Amino acid sequence: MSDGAQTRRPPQVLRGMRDFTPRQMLLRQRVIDILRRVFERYGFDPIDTPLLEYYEVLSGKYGEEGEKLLYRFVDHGGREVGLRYDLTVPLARYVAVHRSELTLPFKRYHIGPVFRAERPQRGRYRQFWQCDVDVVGTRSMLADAEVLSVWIDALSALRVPNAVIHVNHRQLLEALARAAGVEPALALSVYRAIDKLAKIGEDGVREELIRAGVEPKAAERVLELIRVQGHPETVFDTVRHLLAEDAEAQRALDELAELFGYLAAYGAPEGSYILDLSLARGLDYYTGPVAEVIVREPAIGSLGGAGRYDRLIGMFLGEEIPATGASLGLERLVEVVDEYGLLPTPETVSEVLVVAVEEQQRSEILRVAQELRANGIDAEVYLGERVDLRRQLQYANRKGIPFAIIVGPDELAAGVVTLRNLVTGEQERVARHEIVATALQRLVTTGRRPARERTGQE
RNA sequence: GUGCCUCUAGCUCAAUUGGCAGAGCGCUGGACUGUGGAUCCAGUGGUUACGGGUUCGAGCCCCGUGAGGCACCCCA
Repeated sequence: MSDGAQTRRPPQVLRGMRDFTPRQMLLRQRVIDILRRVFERYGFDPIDTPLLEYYEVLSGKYGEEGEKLLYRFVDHGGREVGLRYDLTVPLARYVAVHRSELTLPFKRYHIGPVFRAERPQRGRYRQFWQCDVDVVGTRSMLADAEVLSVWIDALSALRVPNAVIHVNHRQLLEALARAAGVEPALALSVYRAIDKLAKIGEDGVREELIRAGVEPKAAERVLELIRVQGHPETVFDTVRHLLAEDAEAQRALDELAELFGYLAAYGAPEGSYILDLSLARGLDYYTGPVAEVIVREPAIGSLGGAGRYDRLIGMFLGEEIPATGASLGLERLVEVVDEYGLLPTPETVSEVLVVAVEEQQRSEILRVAQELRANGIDAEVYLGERVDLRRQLQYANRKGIPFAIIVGPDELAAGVVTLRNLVTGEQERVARHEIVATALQRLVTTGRRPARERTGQE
């Protein structure tokens, strides 16, 4: 191994992948925790699936562009495998495998890492986490409305401001392509062009449409349609009228009207969602309503994508099972939460450091620490070699531990301990048998802990 | 996958036309043998991302690789 050192690369992480510090992990876990509680409040149950799937399971589901981003390799047994690209296709495969055990409609949530071989940018990584809720086995627009309602509750629980859900319908997009008078093969470039409306403006879209082979007259008609944006109520009539002779489009509009009706009944605030005919969504498997949740600041764009995919599960099963779901990108959520300090998070889990002044108090601090732990307080003792009060307090300070419990000869003799608040520097003597109750109280009154019961994994 | 920009101490950044690689913060020790975070004093800091080339001489110029950023593509 010694000669390996000569050619050894600097210890770096792979492009687009990263390590997380304790502080970052605590924030990520906090966000995940909040999402999980919202998901469970609606009755979604957790599942997990392997990171690796047979390549064939993933292949052909994401369109030409997506296919190129699949991590693909051959394992030691000669199998063609791929890293999962999202959590939706693995769900479809899961449903096919567990079909007989499932009670439909099946509601599950799934939080975990996915992989895309993209060129990284801010808020865009090669390994990132998705947080999905899906409903399998119903065509009801109630399901589509519910997953969007979950989104709204989740974003509100995370205190994300100004997130807007843009909603469109795959059939409406296709109607747009028909209105543009292009053959199906060209439809994709039409979707691509209109999806850029917000970015390049009407003139830019017109240019792209014409370059894609759309007649100028037809391009105008398309522009007229996607120009109509805003609150569903104000938009529906116009679009209905403009696409009056397209039966498919009318059906799609009926579905969206139903969806928006349920969404309002779910209590979704005005302005939290809009009908946006320019929203495209590239994934091949979408068949019905599609949505994207967009935030303007910070400029990371989409926080998540959603949509109905009634034919995906059928690709793994003889039987066709309709489904719909919504996905949030953990990294992008964390980016927003972090940028605005929406969820203040401690730098360490430790709530108390129990310190000994001298060697003689060592066993006593271990007893105190165990007592705190037994009562649900996250406590630690300093594990360094030397018993050195200064060093121990310095350790607590650097780690951001908010309290120290000091035990010295005086305390031991008097049957007390010293409880020191390391943020304010105040300290008090507390009877040894009251330390747990007092520490709990101080943790609450200083705001380190919420007043209510602790939440989380416990 | 394409194009452009960036990479100097643990961190943030300096370094004249190519001419001895620096500062602040941090870190270590002390002032302070039962008190961290403040202050003062001293000390510690580098294969200039990695590999090669040009040159008497490269942090600086050239090529390759890696990573980060921006735009495109696409998306969470």
